[in-house]
Amino acid sequence: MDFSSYINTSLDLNIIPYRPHQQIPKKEVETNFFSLGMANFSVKDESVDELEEELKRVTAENKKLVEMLSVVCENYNSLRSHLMEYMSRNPEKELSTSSKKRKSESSNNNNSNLIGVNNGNSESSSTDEESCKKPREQEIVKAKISRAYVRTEASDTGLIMKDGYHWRKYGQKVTRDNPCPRAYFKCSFAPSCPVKKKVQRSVDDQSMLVATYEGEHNHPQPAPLESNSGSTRSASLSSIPCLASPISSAPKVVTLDLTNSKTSKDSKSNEPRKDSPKVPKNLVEQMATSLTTDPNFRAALVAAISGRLMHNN
DNA sequence: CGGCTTTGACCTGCGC
DNA sequence: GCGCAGGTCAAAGCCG
Repeated sequence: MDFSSYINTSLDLNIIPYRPHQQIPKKEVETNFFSLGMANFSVKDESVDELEEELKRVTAENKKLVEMLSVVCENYNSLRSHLMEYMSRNPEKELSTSSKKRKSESSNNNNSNLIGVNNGNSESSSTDEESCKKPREQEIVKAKISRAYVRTEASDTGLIMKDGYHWRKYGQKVTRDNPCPRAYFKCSFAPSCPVKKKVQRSVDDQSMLVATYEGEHNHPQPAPLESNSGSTRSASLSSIPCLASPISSAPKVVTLDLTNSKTSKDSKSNEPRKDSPKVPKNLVEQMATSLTTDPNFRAALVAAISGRLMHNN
């Protein structure tokens, strides 16, 4: 709906603890600087002044960005409250619009950016999509559909995303509402496994892969190492989804961004994130609680970290 | 050679 | 009933 309200919950699995540069004592910076084998290098006062000026400029810029972010968050909250109010007043309209399968699907794509982490149960993709089907079937499938979002590198044009299972691609189609083709996968780990997966790039963010899972796996998840071979052989380790497991009866969707792992080692690359925590505190706490209490998230996090370690070795 | 991907054809459901 | 769009099938080609 409104993409400005999309909150990126991408995680940077940086081992180095985060520390805002504003809080770093100048002495410590200098100490670290000279400890890098540059003790014999005399820094001119001019360069120090330049650096201080640059620091001030960046700090001011960060301050502006933080203010903008807070404004965006306020707008998001007000829009959301308006939407809730509207939906509570006009429940009939909501039902009538979602009764059409194709329309609801396209609206799902648009709404997909909003899911966030705060409340997985509010994710309405499954309810909208299934509302056109028979009631009995609807109840069954409701709990079986979930979505996962994976940010990939811009250069990565493939539609393969790893989630620990083996998938066999059986079709690809260009849909009307999205110029990017949609790929259809079946779980190939077990012949009798009925799970299907649709993967398509987001209309708004081409680097974002949207996977829709249908059904439940009737077999345990293969070991992470196994998933590197077989049908996912062309997949890169840069795209490891943190998904709402299809097994989960209450779909929760989380985006885990591991694409910038190369730069995450570089402390400079982390600087832009330092000002992000201006998001309302309760929202942050809500996100953190939701993430830490979600077993699917923890499992995916473990898989992602182990996969990263394997990749580095 | 087996398994996977690709891709055009076909099937199915929905709206008009 | 017809047209459109999404979903699936299956033959051909590719790759390890």
